[in-house]
Amino acid sequence: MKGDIFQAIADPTRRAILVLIAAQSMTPNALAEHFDTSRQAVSKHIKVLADCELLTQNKVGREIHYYFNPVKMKELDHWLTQFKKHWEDRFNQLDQLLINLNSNSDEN
Amino acid sequence: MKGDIFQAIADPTRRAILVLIAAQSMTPNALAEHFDTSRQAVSKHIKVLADCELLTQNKVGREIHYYFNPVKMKELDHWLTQFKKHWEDRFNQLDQLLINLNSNSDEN
DNA sequence: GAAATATGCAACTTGATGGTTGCAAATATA
DNA sequence: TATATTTGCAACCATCAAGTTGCATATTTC
Repeated sequence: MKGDIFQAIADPTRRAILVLIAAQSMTPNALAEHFDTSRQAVSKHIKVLADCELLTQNKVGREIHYYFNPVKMKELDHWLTQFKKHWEDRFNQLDQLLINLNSNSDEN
Repeated sequence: MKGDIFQAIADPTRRAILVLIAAQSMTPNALAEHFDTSRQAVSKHIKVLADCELLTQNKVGREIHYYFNPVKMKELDHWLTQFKKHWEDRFNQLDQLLINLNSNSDEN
């Protein structure tokens, strides 16, 4: 499961990190100041995000700037498309119709 | 974290369940036949998905038909929108420009 | 009514995960 | 060169999650 984006975004702290870094690239230290946990804990979250390429790093001197990499997030969006038809209104109504038909036939 | 959709879709088996049920509503037994694990394991996955309302149930006699509920998945899509500008080409190029500017200023 | 079927719940085990602490490596600064 | 800063890695611990097994409940069928 290592490098799995679904696993990566399952943690609320990691989602917060993504939101922060998507707004502006940051170093681990700067990032850790936004959270109650230790720097190392944040660092481990960064590692998970970097492992699945949601973050990319750019070393500048002794600092490492992490920035958001949209490619993998786009993959998640692509995964979602298979469900999109279910929440577009016209298809949603068709679904409901089919569910009702199923329920009725089950009762026979 | 109970009832969290990000947690729910983190598991690959649960994602497979969602795909199957989005295509056609099913009972737990029918669903379990698609997997190597036990019926109870699948049942627990169903419970997780139902707890966060990704699945809705419809009891028919002694069977329970689970069907896909798009509302929560739509919420996930909504969460994704905050990142979408990053992978639309024009904004992506702007991001790259800003990243480069940052790198240059860091070197001073 | 007894047996079979469909399902959920509880207990237990094992492995993964998130957190902490300590330390080492690389770079900047005095 | 000695010291401070930034960061990553490894070890350890506590909790959570996924799986199995066993059992109870509700419904259908014989």
